[in-house]
Amino acid sequence: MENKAAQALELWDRLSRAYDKVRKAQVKQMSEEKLTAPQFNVLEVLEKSGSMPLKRISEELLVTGANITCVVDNLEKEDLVRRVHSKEDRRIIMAELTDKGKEKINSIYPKYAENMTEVTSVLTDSEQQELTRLLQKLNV
Amino acid sequence: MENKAAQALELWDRLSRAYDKVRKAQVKQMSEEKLTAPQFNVLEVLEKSGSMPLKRISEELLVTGANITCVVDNLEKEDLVRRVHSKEDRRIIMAELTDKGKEKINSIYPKYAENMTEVTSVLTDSEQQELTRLLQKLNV
DNA sequence: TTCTTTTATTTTAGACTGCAAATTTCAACA
DNA sequence: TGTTGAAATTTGCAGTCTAAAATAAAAGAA
Repeated sequence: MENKAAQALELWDRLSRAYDKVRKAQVKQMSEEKLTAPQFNVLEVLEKSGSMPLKRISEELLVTGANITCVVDNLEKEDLVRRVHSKEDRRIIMAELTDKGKEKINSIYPKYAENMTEVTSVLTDSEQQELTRLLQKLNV
Repeated sequence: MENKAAQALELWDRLSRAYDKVRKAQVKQMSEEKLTAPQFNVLEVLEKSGSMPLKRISEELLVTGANITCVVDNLEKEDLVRRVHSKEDRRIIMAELTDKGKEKINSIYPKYAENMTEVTSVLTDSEQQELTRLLQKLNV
């Protein structure tokens, strides 16, 4: 028991620190682009999957709807995203990228992918695959 | 290139989601105890390593000093932690657990360890070891 | 000693986060 | 039809987080 718990806590500590390291690499690049990480995440998901209801964004990003309201407010101030009322269901508000928003995410993305690739490059290909597999299993 | 980047982004996505899952398990327990996760983290490090300067807490937890000022403020309001000026260097402020703080962290910890053990129990022992190793390598 | 630089902490402003309550709209049903 | 209940969003509040500026003390140099 003692042993299992110690191992679990050790794992959680490593997981936190690894997450923190990658997160900070992301935050660093984004701050150079005058974006926050959550703002980037919203732009990313809109670019990848197209316009979608705020509700669905919050589900994709595992945060609350209230949170997305706030992040989209700030993206709207910067004219990177637009709110559009759904015509089928007037309760639903869609977020869609503006032209400026599309330009922004597309100009940032290559370097972002490069940065992430660099961070993970301390692991071999097969180690990355194994790590991905284990993290996925942990998440089920 | 394309391939490596896709793998890195996949890894980052899995890492985020796994981190999020464990984090939420932690937050859930702590909210039942009327604590936030950062508050618990401060109590934990003080219990494990004894009284220490705010500066060192911020280093252990990988956050800024300003942040620790705020979290310790809230812990002090709850009488779980006390600020004590260092006599050698008057710039330094030590945080130490109050009796109430010691009692709190010690009463919470067993169940916390149990929860973390349960979360990681979807992985076998050797998988946990391998995952810990890979995360540590990623963090170097 | 006196001046400068460094270090520890605090303060402030702004963004993110969750929760709970309020609002608006839709859907179902008597 | 009218009511009731559910869903999507917003609002308000508290806590967290950072960066930058301010304060205070220590350390080192002239």
